[in-house]
Amino acid sequence: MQLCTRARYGARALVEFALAHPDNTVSLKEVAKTQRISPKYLEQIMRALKASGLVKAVRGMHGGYVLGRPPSKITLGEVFRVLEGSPALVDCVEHTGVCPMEEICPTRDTWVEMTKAIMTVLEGTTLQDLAERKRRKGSPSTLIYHI
Amino acid sequence: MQLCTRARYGARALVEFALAHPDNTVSLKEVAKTQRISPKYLEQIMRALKASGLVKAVRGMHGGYVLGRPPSKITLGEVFRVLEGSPALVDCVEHTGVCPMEEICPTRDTWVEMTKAIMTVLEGTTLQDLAERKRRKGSPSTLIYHI
DNA sequence: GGATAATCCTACTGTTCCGATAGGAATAAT
DNA sequence: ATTATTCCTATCGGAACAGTAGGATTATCC
Repeated sequence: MQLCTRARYGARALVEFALAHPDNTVSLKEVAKTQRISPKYLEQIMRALKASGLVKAVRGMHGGYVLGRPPSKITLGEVFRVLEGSPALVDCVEHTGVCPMEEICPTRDTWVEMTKAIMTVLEGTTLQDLAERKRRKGSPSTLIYHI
Repeated sequence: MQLCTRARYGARALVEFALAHPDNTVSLKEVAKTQRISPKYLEQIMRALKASGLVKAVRGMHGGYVLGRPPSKITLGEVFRVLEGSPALVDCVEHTGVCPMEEICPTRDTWVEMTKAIMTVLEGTTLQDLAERKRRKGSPSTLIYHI
């Protein structure tokens, strides 16, 4: 049960755009380089993000991407829904009526619980939070030496 | 990000053994039938469970499986670890040193948080809990008509 | 207006993992 | 001896994952 790279890469990329928000566009190439992601693969991910409106694209030279909304208004939950589809850990969690044993299944309740636990974390984390984390961690010297 | 069938089937099967505990053995065939799982596939799952000691096998006619411990002492966390391996949602959560960007990665903290959220649910659920849930749900008539 | 640097788009591909199947060997009760 | 069970190794089809290929379009800069 691993998180697929699609959503993870997407999240990492979006942090870069959050850091540049609202003044600068960042090109796919730059993000691919700093985040060490295959540019062509990231391209697909960005396309999905653009289609959902989470980012806007600026074409042509000196183009790139910009967040479609302030980073404080974008949760990881939304990012995952765009890049991974349903966050349900088992089909029966979301689509009731699929499993004939649904009503009497004692394990389903636990799968629901787990899914909710994950979603709580994802919905509770915004790009703003991640960007701030990165600012703090990214340059530890400012924290360590300025005591 | 779906839960694989291996762990889910295993959990559902183990509930059957929990219900029979401690007096009766249950055969793989019976479980496969009542839980609608491919017998041959369930066989592999049971083998893994046996190797881990979670169940004991009784060979020969009228054989089957029995829980290796009281159901109250077996958590779903343990079941998942046996059947799915590491519960970490991303490799970097468990194996530190794999990712060169580990220290400054703002997303890793969230993957850790999500993994912990899942594990809390899994560790907090025992086979006893599931068995009781099933007893309650399995025969709703006893609850509905005895008001 | 041509070179350049970016996004856009469709398709393809190799690999791995998932879920399941096949066919029999060993064991024990009847 | 028969039967019902667990045990074991190997195999397989398909789907999903992660990434690649190659070019079309758009806008800036000189």
